[in-house]
Amino acid sequence: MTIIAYDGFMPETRTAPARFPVTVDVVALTVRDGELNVLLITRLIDPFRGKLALPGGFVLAGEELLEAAGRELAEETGVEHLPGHLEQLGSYGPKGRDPRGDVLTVAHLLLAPNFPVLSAGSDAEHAAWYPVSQVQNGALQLAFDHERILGDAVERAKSKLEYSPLGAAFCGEEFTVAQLRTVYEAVWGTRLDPRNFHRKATGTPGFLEDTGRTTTGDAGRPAALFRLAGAARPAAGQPTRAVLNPPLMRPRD
Amino acid sequence: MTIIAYDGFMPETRTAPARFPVTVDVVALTVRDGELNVLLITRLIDPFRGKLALPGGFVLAGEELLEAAGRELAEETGVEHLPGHLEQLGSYGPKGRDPRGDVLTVAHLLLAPNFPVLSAGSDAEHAAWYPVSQVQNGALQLAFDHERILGDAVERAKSKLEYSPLGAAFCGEEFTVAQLRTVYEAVWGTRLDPRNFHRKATGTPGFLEDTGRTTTGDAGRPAALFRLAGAARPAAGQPTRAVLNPPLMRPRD
DNA sequence: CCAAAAGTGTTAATGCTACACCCATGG
DNA sequence: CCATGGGTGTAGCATTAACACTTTTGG
Repeated sequence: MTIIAYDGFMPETRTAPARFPVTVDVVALTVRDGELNVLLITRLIDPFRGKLALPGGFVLAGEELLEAAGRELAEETGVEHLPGHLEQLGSYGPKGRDPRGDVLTVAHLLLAPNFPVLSAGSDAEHAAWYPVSQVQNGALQLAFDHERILGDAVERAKSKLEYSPLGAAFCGEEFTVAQLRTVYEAVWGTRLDPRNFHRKATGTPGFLEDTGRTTTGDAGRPAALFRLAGAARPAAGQPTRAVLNPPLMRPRD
Repeated sequence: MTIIAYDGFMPETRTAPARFPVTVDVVALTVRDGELNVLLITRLIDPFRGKLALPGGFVLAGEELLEAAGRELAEETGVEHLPGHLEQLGSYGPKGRDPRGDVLTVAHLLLAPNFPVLSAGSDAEHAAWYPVSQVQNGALQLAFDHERILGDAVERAKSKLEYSPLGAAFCGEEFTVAQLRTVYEAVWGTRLDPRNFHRKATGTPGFLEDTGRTTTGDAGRPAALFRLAGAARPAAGQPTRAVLNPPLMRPRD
């Protein structure tokens, strides 16, 4: 592709600056039944028709990246207000990712509670949750370079839990310490001692806030319900405050 | 800007996918005289003519992001083989960053030893090291949104030192523990106990490798020279292995 | 009462901080 | 010999890991 018209950027470079199509992809992670899951769509068009892929699409003129990511996710899952914590993951490309040509993609990471995706028989691309382990062991294959992006996203999620309060982003508004612990266990793929985890989570200043209410109806003693403390709640899409110090250590591999 | 020609991407969206000029910017950090410095160029053209800015430029067709960042840095500093560790920082835009129109930039982070920049009176953009503190206290102002990018880069560098061996990227091939310590002190802006730092650095398995050689000519007892151990050395531009566990803790602010 | 899950107490091991102290060199 | 910085030893404190034990519910 050659650019002929003067576009205002020329004087800075000898060669004409290339323009690239830019997409945003979203790695939406959640925990279902104690396992880390990722939201995938089934592609209806080529390339990779019929394959699974991360939800995403082109950035429109006048949009910010995070906006575009939120819009695409909303369009493809049917939720209007998106739950959880959205942040930028990183950019990939532009070379050799898409058989149609160079495309730059900016991947994003959503850590969310287990929300239902609108998937009933519309002709839109079918979105659903899939266990991350199924991708990692090769049982599911993804389009484009999405397996690499998913890998990076999972790595990021793992380390985020250590020193940020974002584990709570996987839970709803109110949650028990045990629910929070299953999140850590699912993301890290380890078992944690419930007693020590409880002490660490409730003992970290500025992390959890007791609602005063408790669960009921489950087996065993009712659990206290907590919410994320105000200081730890991230502003929409904004830089996360690291409040866990010392970090919640994950057991060595 | 409107795209008229069919470009192969259309069927996926109702609206034509916008194409954006994409730049790469590089936040090159080093430690000089115990202080964190950043490499800045003086802009020779509008917009922001005469202002300081991060080195960077347009991604060319067929280039990868990291390649482009390396090329731009090499062009603007005159080094042919670039020292240190280069990684992607994050993407900014495309809206409202450049008065000429929407531009997406992918910022990169270079952690490097104090290398000399080619700055003698060419008509190219003048590149030089500046103390980061001068930008943070407002004495120096940067073009575009480069102050924000620099801020994010410094934040990233700070946390990288905690759990990765990348502090050594600021040193040359061989270095003493004291040199490494001044890096940590400069980046974190704190003082560290030399004795405890020595124990932690040399005691962390897979971090430092004794060369058997020592310094000479300085005041005091000669110091042992180390290099980064093989397992800790990052492959060019590739994911860094976190080997510091437990992390080198930085003192609480 | 029993099972199950929540939550607390206690102890030993580990790691960090602070600092006393010794080592090896240049002047 | 002294100043200077490199490097080791060690005691006290904080944090963690492991696990015994108590609490509170449902059946």
